[in-house]
Amino acid sequence: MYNQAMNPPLHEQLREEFRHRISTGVWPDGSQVPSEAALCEEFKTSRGPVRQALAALRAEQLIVGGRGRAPVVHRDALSQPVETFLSFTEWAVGLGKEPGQRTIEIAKRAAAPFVADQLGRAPEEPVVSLLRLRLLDGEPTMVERSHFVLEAGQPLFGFDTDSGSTFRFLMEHGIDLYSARHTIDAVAADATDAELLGIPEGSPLLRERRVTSSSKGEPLEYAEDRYRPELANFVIHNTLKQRASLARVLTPGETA
Amino acid sequence: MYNQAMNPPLHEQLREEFRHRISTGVWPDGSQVPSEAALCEEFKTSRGPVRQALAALRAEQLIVGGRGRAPVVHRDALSQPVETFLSFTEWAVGLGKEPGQRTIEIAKRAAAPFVADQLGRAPEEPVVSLLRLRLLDGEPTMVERSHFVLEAGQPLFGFDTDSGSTFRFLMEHGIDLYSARHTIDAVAADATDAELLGIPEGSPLLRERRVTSSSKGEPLEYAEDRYRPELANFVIHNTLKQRASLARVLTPGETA
DNA sequence: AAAGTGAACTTGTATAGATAAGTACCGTCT
DNA sequence: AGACGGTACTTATCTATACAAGTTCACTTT
Repeated sequence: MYNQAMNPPLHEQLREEFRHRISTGVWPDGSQVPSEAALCEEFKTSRGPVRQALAALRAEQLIVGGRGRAPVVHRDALSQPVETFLSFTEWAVGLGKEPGQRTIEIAKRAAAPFVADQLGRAPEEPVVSLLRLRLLDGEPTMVERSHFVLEAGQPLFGFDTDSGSTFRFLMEHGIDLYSARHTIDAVAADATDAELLGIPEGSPLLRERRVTSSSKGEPLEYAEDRYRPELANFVIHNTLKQRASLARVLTPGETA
Repeated sequence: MYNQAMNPPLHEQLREEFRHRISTGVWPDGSQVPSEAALCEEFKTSRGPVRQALAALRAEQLIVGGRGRAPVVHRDALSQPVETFLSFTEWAVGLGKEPGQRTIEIAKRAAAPFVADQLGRAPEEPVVSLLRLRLLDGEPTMVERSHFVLEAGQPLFGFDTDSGSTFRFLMEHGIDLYSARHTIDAVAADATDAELLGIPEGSPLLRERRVTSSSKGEPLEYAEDRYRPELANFVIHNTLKQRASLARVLTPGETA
């Protein structure tokens, strides 16, 4: 008796259901989550899927606690900062700067092998690629190379990519941009970077690569942003106690 | 018959073992991970712990792929989760790498104006300055320029700075290192960096500057670490709902 | 040779049951 | 009242088994 003609696996359904209950307040912030036994009873399932679903929420810090004590709903009301990380436009506005962008190219073509790999798709699958120069108060600041999975990037062809936030635009079109994994390092400016940013080739640039995923964990975008380090950088604050809330997706054995 | 007097749970032991095999090349980059059945056989365990360990590595993108096809090792660079920021040594150990350090210089002298400014002290005040080359498995990886206020740095003169974690050493001597503010950007290698790291001058390096403070908020250390970007980078994961501890900021006019 | 079939692998998902370990709480004893 | 101890409940971990679903590859068929 298992998965009779219901597409998403049980643990995904449970995860979405639990997430829904938290966001709608059926499970209020600060309250205790029902025990695993109770959830098994309610959904007529075994502990496996229930725990898998709870582990996913735990990885997102939507619930905290455990071992002996029932986990507690932990809803951090502030949803602001992610946008400022995902969206150049919002970030700029928040700083009182005038954001600008010049689209160099927008294209639909087969994914490069590396990009396909990051997106978890086949290399021949078409992606929507965007190459843009980003400006702050008219000053060239960052080169953005973005690659969207077709389903997510399709709406962009009906959008003036020089007009504003693609992130917001896609969100409003129902694209489920939910989480992102950022990798930060340094790289030498190539010929394109140098020309667009008006700097010598080989200059050090601050590179941020990210894979943006849906709430189900499916990769939707792979992007590589290269910043002039004199104009932008990244800041982190951490303490001994509050070991960064989100640095690691997965603390000891929590995911499934 | 389970876990009699062995502290870390099985799946954590497996996770570390697998991570170690990847970082040491026993499982080379791009190669296929042994099948779950083979791993169960090797470690005389059931699929549960094995899958849990693999899931952890998957969440860190150390392995990719699945369903039908054996997962593949995917290592582009060693990633440093922001939470391990405070100690290079612990980070290295966690990766299964052998940390090393070569102290180039330790000195007590008047603080340079910029350093004094960061520490909130007067420029003529003496500070303990440390210049070290950091290694991973013997490979030059990072150049660390650290400056402690006198009260915090004094114990270092009674410490073999080539022997291990200065962070841990200072903590054990009652120095109240509590929180840190990290700024990340890119910079070109200067002559010293180039010589120590064995790279051409002008190569892009990933720079992390930090001010470490006591629990009372008094700055105790200002440090500047420069990483070879092929060997180390920083990773952040965030979601819509979560508050990000990482922020992108505009570089103040201090640079050039 | 090219296409199709199917067996043998792989991982994904789910169930059921058992032990370990942490927590909460209640009653008892001092 | 406060300390102690035991019990019941909770989550964490592990085992064993089963079936579903994707991949690979050799073999057969065309």
